[in-house]
Amino acid sequence: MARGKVQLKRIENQVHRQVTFCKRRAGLLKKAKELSVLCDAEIGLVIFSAHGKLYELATKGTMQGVIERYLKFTHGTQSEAVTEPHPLLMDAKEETNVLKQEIDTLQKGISYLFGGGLGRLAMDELQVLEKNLEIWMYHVRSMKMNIMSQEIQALRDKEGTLKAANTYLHDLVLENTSASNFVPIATDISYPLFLQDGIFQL
Amino acid sequence: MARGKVQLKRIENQVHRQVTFCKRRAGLLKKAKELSVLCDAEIGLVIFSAHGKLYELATKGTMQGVIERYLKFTHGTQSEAVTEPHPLLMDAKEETNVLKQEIDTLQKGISYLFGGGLGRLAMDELQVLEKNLEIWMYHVRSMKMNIMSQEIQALRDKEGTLKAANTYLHDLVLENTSASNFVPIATDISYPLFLQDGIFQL
DNA sequence: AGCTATTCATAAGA
DNA sequence: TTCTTATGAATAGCT
Repeated sequence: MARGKVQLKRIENQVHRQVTFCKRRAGLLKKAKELSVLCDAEIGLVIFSAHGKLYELATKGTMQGVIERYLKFTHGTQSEAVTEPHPLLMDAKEETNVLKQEIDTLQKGISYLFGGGLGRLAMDELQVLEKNLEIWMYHVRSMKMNIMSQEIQALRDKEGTLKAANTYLHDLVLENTSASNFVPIATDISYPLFLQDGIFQL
Repeated sequence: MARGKVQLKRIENQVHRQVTFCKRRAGLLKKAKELSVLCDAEIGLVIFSAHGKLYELATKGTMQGVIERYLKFTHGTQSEAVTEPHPLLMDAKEETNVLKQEIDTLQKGISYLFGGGLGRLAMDELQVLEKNLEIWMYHVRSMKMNIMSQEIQALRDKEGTLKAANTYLHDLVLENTSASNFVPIATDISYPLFLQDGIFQL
């Protein structure tokens, strides 16, 4: 620009680079302001120096405003795009939704437990809750267990009855075929009459 | 800047303004790029024209990245300031933090409940308990159900096998006793061979 | 869109 | 950092 054309690459000289950064940064901010004023534009400019220092400019409002407008703008126009929703806004929003739903469920459960009770619970009430939960679980579990136990017992009874009948018949067959044409039971059913006891104990 | 100094105020002539906007916008973007390259800076530039059209530039990454960095940066340095947290990030982030803590508390409650807990639970911690109980119950119930279902199925299989064997033996008896001293099966066991199907459906 | 006269921005040096 | 100054860039007003 002056006294020698500048190469469009990173200035290696540390001091030189720092000076140029100061000057050009000022110039850029000035130009941005001018453009905003002259042409009635809203501009947001963020500059992070190589060392991480922040310089910013927002015309017509705050940087927050510019960012929000930008996100809204790009978000609205990307509806047809394949890109995922804005990681900044969406991730957090979605997360809160999930968490809220989670807590909502909990609160419904609590209300249910205490008969539609609302409001806060005292320390002592916590003990009650614990007991109630245990009792509730116990009842549900007991009911299921009872039904299934009955079914299992019924089946075991059947098994016993069948075993007895089978033994009786088996003996009868042996007795009556000692002199006739008796044929052993199919071998694929290896002694179905004397199966081992159940593997599961209630 | 050329052929007459420009006034630092909005250009009233519509066409004139539009032209200037195009030219200066291009210049500003170019300058921004140059600054970024020459001085190794990360720059985000957002321009909304008076009519709402968006022009943007992000060096060293995406605009998303610049925005996130900006928000993080300003957020970190405002800890001592009076200003409210960043409406964009903070509202959501803070919310998730609160919700997460809430759920965390609930899990402490579970530990208390099932681990011979120590210490008392705060009022808010009560909320978490019910959900975890439901989950716990669900798992226990599922495991129980699976085991019992297997047991019931095993018993039913046994029943089928016994029935088949019994029928076979029964026929055999009838066949072999047509001319001998056959005695019917004990009547107290009324046809144990043809019991009705299970009353309980899994 | 191009052109060109001017003004501006700024690299190098102090 | 800041100032100075010689120059390269940007661009206002026209076409």
